[in-house]
Amino acid sequence: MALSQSALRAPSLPGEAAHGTAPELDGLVAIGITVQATPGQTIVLEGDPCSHCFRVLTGAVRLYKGTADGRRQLIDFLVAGDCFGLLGAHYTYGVEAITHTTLSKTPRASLAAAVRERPAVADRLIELAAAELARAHDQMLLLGPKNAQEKVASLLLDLARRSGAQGARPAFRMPISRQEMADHLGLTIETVSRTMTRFKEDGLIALPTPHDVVLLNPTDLAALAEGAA
Amino acid sequence: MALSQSALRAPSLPGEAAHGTAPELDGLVAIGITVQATPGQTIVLEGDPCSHCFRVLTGAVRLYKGTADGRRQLIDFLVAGDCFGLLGAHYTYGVEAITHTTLSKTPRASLAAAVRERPAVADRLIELAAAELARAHDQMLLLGPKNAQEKVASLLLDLARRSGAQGARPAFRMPISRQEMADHLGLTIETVSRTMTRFKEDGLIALPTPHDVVLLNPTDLAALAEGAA
DNA sequence: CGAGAGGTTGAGCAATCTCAACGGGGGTGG
DNA sequence: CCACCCCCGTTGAGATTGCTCAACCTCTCG
Repeated sequence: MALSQSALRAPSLPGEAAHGTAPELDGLVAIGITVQATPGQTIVLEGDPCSHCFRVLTGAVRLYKGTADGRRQLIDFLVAGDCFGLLGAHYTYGVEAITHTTLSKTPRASLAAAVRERPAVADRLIELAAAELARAHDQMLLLGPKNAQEKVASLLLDLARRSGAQGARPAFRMPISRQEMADHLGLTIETVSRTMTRFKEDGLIALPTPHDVVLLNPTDLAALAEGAA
Repeated sequence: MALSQSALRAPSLPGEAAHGTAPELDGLVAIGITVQATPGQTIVLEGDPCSHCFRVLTGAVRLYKGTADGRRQLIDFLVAGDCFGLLGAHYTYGVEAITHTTLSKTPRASLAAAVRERPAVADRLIELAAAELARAHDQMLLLGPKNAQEKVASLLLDLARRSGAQGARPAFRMPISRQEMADHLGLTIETVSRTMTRFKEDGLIALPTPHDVVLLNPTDLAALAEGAA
């Protein structure tokens, strides 16, 4: 079957739409080999033939696409349990490790065999691809009509949610650099930094260190993310 | 199976990645009823329960998501042969007719039955969902790091390609208004208009009427779309 | 012929980017 | 152990892009 590339988010992330578990995909990890990647290391290049599919076991990776003049757009972040390279003849985006990362690497031929033998695997692929698509559409809504404050507020709330932080003042460790935030939001690093400072001055967040964030007022931040002046 | 919503592009569009034909989905048209929509008419609302899937038979529709403050982002345009509402418990975006449109409307239960009975249908769904995902990622690249000229140039080239216009100076009829161009690109209508005028002055395009476009220099336009100064 | 919608153009302004300098923390080498 | 260096983040000033508000034009439709 002619699958196109797709990176699939694991069902276990807090705050994501309920997916159920994915036992159908777990077997693939056993088939594959385990590989390591150091921070910043390229795992696959945009446009390379898609010979293997991957599942993130520990750590985090980023998906990105580049423009001709060197700028780039981060498509998504994947954490433990997420997959990429499941579909498509070529990788439609590059993948780099953010932290030290372990991945399971499985030949695409093995995945294709699993799809043929077990219809439940195909069901999971459709389901996860659709969830990925919904994420992509949300990201478009973020990139298109939103201004810098709305973008940064949205990202902080998303990261807090995905980190599992709870309570009236959720605190979490920022997994990505300012540069990565900027690439993800379609902004420059300076604008991200200024916006973070502004939020701090306005009492919306606290920054014990540049990578430790506390949402002091998630309600107002959410209103800001939605475009409330 | 718990499918998520997805709008699927038809395989017959010129310039798209080769998909092969989709006989597996054709049967669904026979099952469903044919409905009409007038320009501007809402076909489904964002968030409504996804009770039916649709296939565009003639005309064109737009997919959009709205923000809390009334702005909106156009996700995609669908033309004859494209499907939406195939996946998901709810529509994750609204759909409106652009032109007078004919659609085939099929209960989701019928689609689910077809998936169970014919694995080839599931293959098609995965394949088309993945193609849709690739389009979404391209759109992110368009919205994030690109400036107004790059955005408009990219859109003109995409529309020309999808309209099937050929030759050294492809000509086509713009299927959407300036407002829709703006919503799609994350710009204002004035900026779109000015950029079109600038392209005309620079000899890159001709505009016999505001809705008839001739690409006088597709090569330079493509270079502009990719970020060449 | 009048009205309205869609498109174009202009002027001023605000947001963001660019270019540049500065500061702090962590790692390395003396 | 300490000094140095480098990377990352922050801050500042000025340039630029795209937005806002407003007027005008053109085509279509009644």
